[in-house]
Amino acid sequence: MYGSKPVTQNSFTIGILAKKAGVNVETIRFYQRRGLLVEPIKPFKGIRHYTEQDVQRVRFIKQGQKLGFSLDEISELLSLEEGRHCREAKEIAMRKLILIRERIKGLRTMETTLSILVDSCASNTDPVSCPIIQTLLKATA
Amino acid sequence: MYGSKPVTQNSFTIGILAKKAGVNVETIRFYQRRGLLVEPIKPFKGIRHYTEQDVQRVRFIKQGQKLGFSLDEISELLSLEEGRHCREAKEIAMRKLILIRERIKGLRTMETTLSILVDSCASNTDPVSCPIIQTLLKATA
DNA sequence: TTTGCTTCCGTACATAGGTACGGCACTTAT
DNA sequence: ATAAGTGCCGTACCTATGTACGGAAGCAAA
Repeated sequence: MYGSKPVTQNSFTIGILAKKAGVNVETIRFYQRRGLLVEPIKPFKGIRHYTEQDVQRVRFIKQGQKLGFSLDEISELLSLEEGRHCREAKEIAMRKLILIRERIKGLRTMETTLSILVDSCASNTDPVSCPIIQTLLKATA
Repeated sequence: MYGSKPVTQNSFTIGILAKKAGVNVETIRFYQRRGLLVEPIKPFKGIRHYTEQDVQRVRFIKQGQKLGFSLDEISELLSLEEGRHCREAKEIAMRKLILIRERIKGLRTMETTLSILVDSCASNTDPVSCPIIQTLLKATA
């Protein structure tokens, strides 16, 4: 092991942190630059120590991304962690929810259109004139 | 007006095209560079003429983006217009359909999770802990 | 002590999707 | 005929989200 103090189960290096959290070391460093993670104080001529809390924090970020939050939004959410700001967190989540619902609606329209096209194509006998092409030529606006 | 031939209702400049399609002129030019739009032949020492077809094409691109398609994917969809055989067109459409369905599924998962979180937040009486924050902190991998 | 892995740090590059800038050409209105 | 307003063209720049690189330096084992 490595560092001016022993690195134990409760305290590990950036490489271990990255592995535990399932991200690249460079990503950790990127998050530090972005202020999403705090750089632990560096022991004199040594190596920074990270803890399970850091692992959790990185997972928080990744989980947030999976739910469609941007890093800025996750930053916002993380800043709420310190106090009891349930209302603010809820507002951020609701904004995201509305966006997601709009997206689903749009996709469902597209799904319907495309599946109708595929069906009409399947029953088409002319190998050159395709219903999909014909439709796209007109109905794109 | 402008150009070697009169610019009419059926034929207009890039600026008008941009306005009609609701995008920036630079965006049109960017799409041309990306091959999403074809640059009309430039009349000798004149300016290019665009038509309603171009407007529709730009709108198609924008619509596709709203539905979460990348420009590359939109490129493929647009290629259906370019005289391909029915079988090929159908295959592209079917791939997109599968993609759309996967996307809807992912978004629905997000929607469910988020709406549960928002609800639990609404009925939260604990002034200290916020369910949203708690959930994100507990997220596993 | 040498080998070899890792950390640290700064900087550059990657990709998607644009936006802005500067200079020149060309038309139209005054 | 001159200034305003576009178009045309190339190039640079921007945000978001990372990834990669290069060199110095720490550390641990053979």
